[in-house]
Amino acid sequence: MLSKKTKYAFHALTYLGKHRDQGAILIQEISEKYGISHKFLENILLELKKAGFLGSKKGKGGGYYLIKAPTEIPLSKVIRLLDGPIALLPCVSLNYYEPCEECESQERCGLNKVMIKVRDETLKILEMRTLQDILEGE
Amino acid sequence: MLSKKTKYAFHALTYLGKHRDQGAILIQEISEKYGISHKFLENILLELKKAGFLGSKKGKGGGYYLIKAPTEIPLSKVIRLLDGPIALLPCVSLNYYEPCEECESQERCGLNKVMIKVRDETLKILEMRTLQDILEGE
DNA sequence: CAATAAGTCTATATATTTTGTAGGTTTTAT
DNA sequence: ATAAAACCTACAAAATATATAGACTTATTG
Repeated sequence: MLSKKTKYAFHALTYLGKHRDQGAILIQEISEKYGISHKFLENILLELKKAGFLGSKKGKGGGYYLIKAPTEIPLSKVIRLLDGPIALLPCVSLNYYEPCEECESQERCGLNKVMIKVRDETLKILEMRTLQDILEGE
Repeated sequence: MLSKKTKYAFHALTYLGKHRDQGAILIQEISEKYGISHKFLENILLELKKAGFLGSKKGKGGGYYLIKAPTEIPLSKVIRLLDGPIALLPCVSLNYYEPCEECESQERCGLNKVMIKVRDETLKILEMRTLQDILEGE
């Protein structure tokens, strides 16, 4: 399951995507719309900004806005940013790899092999779908 | 990511699958092999038994053994048993459904629609692969 | 039939992660 | 100058995952 953080990130991105023509959007506007704590959402938006999805403007009249096209924001990137690995085991993670302590040999581990396949097929799905797909469903 | 519980469950199932012809296997044998706490593994094996994957025998000479063919144990069932939902959001879970509090209408939620598609494609993968696939990779 | 070996069960303790909060700092428009 | 808004760091609370304890039941064997 996705964490709330990631779910909220998707909500925020969706909202900003829908209102791309309206300039900077207040954190508060989004937090009220979805009933998310202002402060919690603040952290999330900041992460999305640092990752290059959002821009922001400080001071009066400030707020956040999308700086990437919705087609350029795959679900996989958002999930990895806020939740971490997509793979089901650390030993098959591309971005957060860690060997299993209990494993003598990764090469001779059937679980490892299956999970690599699961990872590859899952990634295909999550890399192919983007914020654009979410927006089209609203 | 899978919990350790689920990973350990896969290890145990794999071990029992490899030693199907050797009758009942001790918890201790498996826990030593993979460096899993005896008591922790105990709980896991009990759950697998209650779910109908394993049988057991008490007393001296007792232990656990597979009572299903490895082809009849899809990864999806093991994951659901020990980790819960496979879906990325509660509002698209088939087995653990819960509506989102922040959502006015699930029908008009783009996130919901995308996640249903992701769920369906993920499930295809996890339902199709079984313990047999793990065993073949060892 | 006593001793021992093993699984069963329920409850609790510990560790880790997730979720949420506090409060000050910086920037910008008016 | 003031107020509005994002930025930043640290911490607190809650939830979940991991691990442990100890008594109970069942089966084997000498």
